[in-house]
Amino acid sequence: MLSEHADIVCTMTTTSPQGRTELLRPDGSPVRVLVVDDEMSITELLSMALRYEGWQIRSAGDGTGALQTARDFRPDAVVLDMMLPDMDGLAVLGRLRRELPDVPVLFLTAKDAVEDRIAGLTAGGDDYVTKPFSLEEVVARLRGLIRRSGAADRRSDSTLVVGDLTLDEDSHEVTRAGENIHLTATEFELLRFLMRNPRRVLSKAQILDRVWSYDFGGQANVVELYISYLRRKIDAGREPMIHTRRGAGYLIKPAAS
Amino acid sequence: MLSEHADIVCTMTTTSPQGRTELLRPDGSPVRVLVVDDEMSITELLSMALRYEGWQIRSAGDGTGALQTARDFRPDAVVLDMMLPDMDGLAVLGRLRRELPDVPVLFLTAKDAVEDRIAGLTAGGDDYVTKPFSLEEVVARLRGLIRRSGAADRRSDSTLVVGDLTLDEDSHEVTRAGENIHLTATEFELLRFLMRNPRRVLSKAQILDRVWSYDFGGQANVVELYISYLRRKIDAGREPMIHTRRGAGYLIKPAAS
DNA sequence: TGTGTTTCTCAGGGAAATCACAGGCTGCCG
DNA sequence: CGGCAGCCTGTGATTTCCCTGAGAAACACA
Repeated sequence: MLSEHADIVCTMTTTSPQGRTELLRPDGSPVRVLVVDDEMSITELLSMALRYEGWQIRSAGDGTGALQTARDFRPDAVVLDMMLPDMDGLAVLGRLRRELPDVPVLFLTAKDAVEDRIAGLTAGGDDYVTKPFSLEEVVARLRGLIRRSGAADRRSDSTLVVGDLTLDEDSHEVTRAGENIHLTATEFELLRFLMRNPRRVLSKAQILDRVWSYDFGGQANVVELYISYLRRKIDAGREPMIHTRRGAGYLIKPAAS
Repeated sequence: MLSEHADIVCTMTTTSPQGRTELLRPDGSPVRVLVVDDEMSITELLSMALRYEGWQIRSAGDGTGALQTARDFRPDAVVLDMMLPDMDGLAVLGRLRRELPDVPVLFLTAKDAVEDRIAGLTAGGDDYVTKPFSLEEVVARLRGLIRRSGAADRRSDSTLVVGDLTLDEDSHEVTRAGENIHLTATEFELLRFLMRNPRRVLSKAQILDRVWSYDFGGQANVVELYISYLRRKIDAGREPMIHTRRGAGYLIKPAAS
């Protein structure tokens, strides 16, 4: 966890046009994120997704570029691939820390990378995800990092609420009508995506693009399958909250209406 | 979603000459849309329909043309066929993103190429429709994209209202006098078309051209059929809002008048 | 390495939506 | 008032889409 003296304090504010909540800095300006990866397709993908969160994005393809950009862009968070062409991720990190000591970093690592090296790094409050990742995962982790780095602000909490259904992004706890519900990782991410977009129809393609990792090449009906799992756990014997809009997609809304 | 600093901010304003509401940029100039498809018949069709929305349209038949046009036309949104003669749709997208990072893209894909990696396309808030599409679908999706990319403006919401009848384009929810009404996909599109043109007679041919996909080869009386479905759900036992103008077409208007 | 969990494929069943057809109804005209 | 064109709607065939059980494969953890 970073110091409370960080000059970046983020506040939660409601109402993007989509009705989603979004993170903003205290002065109302958008959060700034620097994305560093040598594969153009990855930086493109991340930039698009993070811009959609309402954040301001710059990207770099190597270590030196990253340091340069960081200097004048002054990001609130950095997404950093550990495998860069010119220098090791660790070296970049070290130099980055000298420039911006309090900025949280989200590492991207290959699945089979040495876990212990990362473990040491994340002790400082940073975090990491393994490639191939899902966008929901990256966004969620980043939100967490940014939120925690702006510790002072109490208004931003980590719980999503839709009707009598709650989901805590920190503890991964899900309850319906006070009752605890155990979800698997994928189920959790799917539900989070739905709950971050309540009352809004999400197509299977959208869900696949956000919740499944970017290299997923399987059948689109995994979405149907996981919706079915979720219903079993969340709607079982209750007023259903997850609805199908045939030919359009799915949406979640409070049982009441 | 894009930042509030995006230089494209769209505002909702009433009164086109047709009496419809339409999207405009903050300075009052029309929205600009670039259409990219190699089949001339498609670009013609789309250009005509989108111009009718009051938008300014340019079209291109291949990737290089698209990039060139994008550079000086500076569109607010792009309609992009995935199958282009000179380069892959994805390649065009990448280069487009470098030029215009915040412009939303609506992809056109073949229906049978469903599974072929639409991955990541909708991730950044972009959207897609499959060929053959209906014009209402394309227009609705485009409006959605443009609305969402114009972050700050609260006036533009996603709900159509005619009398005590409401239709929400995000949640696909339809109510009459507060009562929820379930519509099928086609019924929904038909009603949306009617409600976007209240108090105005729409011929069966117009309806067929807008609501059904452009390759529809069936009997023209599907329109009658679906009007009948709609009446059953919307006007049932109430003051009717959907009216027949014998020999001319149909129109919707508030029950009061 | 073995065991339990999670993720995903596949395929069958079933429900809903779409549409053609045809007979009945309505309003308009002569 | 009769006839006709245009419109309405019941019936049912077909198609499309969605759900879910069963089991294989991948993974996590001891």
